[in-house]
Amino acid sequence: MIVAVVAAASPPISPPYLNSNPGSFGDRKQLLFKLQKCKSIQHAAPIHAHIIKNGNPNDPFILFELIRICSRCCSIEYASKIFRQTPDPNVFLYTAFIEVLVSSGAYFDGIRTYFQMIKYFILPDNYIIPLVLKACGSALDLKSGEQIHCQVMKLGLSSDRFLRVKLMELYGKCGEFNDAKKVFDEMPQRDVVASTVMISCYLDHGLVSKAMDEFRLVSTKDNVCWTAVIDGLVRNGEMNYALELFREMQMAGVKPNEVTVVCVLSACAQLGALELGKWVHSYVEKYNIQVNHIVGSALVNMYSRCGDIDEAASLFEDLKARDVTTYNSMIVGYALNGKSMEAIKIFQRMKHEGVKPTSITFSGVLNACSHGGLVDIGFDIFGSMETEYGIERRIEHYGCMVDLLGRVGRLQEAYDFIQKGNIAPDNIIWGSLLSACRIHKNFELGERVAKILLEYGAADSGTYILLSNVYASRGKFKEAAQVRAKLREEGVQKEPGCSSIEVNNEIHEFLLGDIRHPKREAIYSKLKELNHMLESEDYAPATDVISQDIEEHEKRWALSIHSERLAICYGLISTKPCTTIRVVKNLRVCNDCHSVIKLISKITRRKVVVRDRNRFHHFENGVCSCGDYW
DNA sequence: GTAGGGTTAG
Repeated sequence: MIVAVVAAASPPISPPYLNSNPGSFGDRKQLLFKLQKCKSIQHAAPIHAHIIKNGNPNDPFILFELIRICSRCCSIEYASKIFRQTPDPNVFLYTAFIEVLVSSGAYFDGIRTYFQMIKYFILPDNYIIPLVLKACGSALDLKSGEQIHCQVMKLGLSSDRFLRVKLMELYGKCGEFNDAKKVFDEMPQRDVVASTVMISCYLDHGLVSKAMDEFRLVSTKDNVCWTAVIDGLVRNGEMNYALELFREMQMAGVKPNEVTVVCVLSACAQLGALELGKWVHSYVEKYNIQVNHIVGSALVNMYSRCGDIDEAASLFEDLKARDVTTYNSMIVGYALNGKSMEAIKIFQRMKHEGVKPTSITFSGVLNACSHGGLVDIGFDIFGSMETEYGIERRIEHYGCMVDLLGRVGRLQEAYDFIQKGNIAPDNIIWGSLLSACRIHKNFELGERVAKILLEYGAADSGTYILLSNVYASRGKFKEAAQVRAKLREEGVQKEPGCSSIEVNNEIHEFLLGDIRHPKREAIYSKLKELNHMLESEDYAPATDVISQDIEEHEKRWALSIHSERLAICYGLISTKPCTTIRVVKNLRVCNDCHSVIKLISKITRRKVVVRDRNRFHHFENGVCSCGDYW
């Protein structure tokens, strides 16, 4: 299909050179030159036909150029055909052919082809070896890689810089840092490329401080080196550190490229740092950084994960380059922000425009159905996944369906859906049903589900808390206490709640009852003022979730110092009236905070946007976009 | 006469 489209779109080929005399040297040179310029095999086919008819079809130089064209347009088939028909391929042809295989991800075929060449006694050189080492690294084929390393020594090629970089990459990818470091240390002069590979090796395996030590030793850091470190820090969850380095990079006068921008946007998205994200966006425009589909997707993702879904949507519309990931970013963004119908519309548009959805598309769109309580649409889409799109339904998709049924209170159906046995349920699926049971106050089923979760032995801290809350809600305080005791006994760590807010391009983090902030006095006096105002509102604190044996007013206080409330108070005292307050929390918002934030939005006339572990809550004038189900 | 390095989004 694609081939046909490309062929149709290609300009008609009317090459005057085809009429020239193929016998003379000049014509052959001209043909080679033309082949070097070809971007696709469609352009080259008539030239190839001409050569077969009039010239020497086994000319190794011509064949070499033909296979290189296949590399440019990822045409394994055409390359294989040429390669198979070549009587005695030389090392150049092997290199070009393996390049086609490796660039298409056929690593093992590339490695096999290389060893076949060795079998035919063709001597490898310092071009083909790095290529095959790259394949070994990508395929995590350490054994073949080591074998090739031995050949490198025997052939006396180990001083080649390119080759060393690929050896390091191989060892790094396979987790053999010592070997990677050994190759690195044996280099007479360290250059920035080798250092970047070494740093990436460490970062790929979470060795942040080793990577940073190495990074600080690099004397001339270029933008790729900076970017590799920033990206690695983001992948290791060190967002603030990554942003700090991004600032440092600019101070050092190194200009970020589009890859840098994508990594920094990812950090902003994860932190919910909208102001900084906007600044990066303006930077992209100011310095003419190309907004390709990757940068476009990263921008859409950043805006939607920072809760500015309108900006994400308008940017999405303006993008010149869109691919499946861009669509996925938009769908997931809408789902996160509770805009279910919009997510479905994008999904339909995707279908209409012939963009093939992926597994992530369906996670997004089914999630949207779940947040919107759109049961019928959700089941239609779920049903179409395999039949219409040929995409395997995975556990996360089943999870969305359980969520969907649970949300609308069809708990027994959700239970039966799990029990049908189409997929082995995990603790996330049971946990979501348990949560639904709690919200719809179906304690009988809730207890049954909770017991399944405990039998599993895979219950995390959240499950224990949920189970304890189910018991507490049924008045079974003894059981609730037992579950909490078991939680402590088994040493299941409860991840501490942490909320952050961005003010003046800085991220401020708060833990439960945090008193570390320099403005703590003003924050707590705002908190007390709000608590006082809440008393005159119709608000009853959900103190029943507090399991400690303390006085009622102490329980109220324990609830009011939840991290998100501290972050909101800081937002209230440090931003202008009417500014939207945006908070990111690592856990789910508790019931009580949810009720309180609704009231805060009403009392203070501020929009409050909270991103919790699962989704966004847009609070405005006493109402939340989630419709009180999350 | 043929060729080559490190960093990108959900």
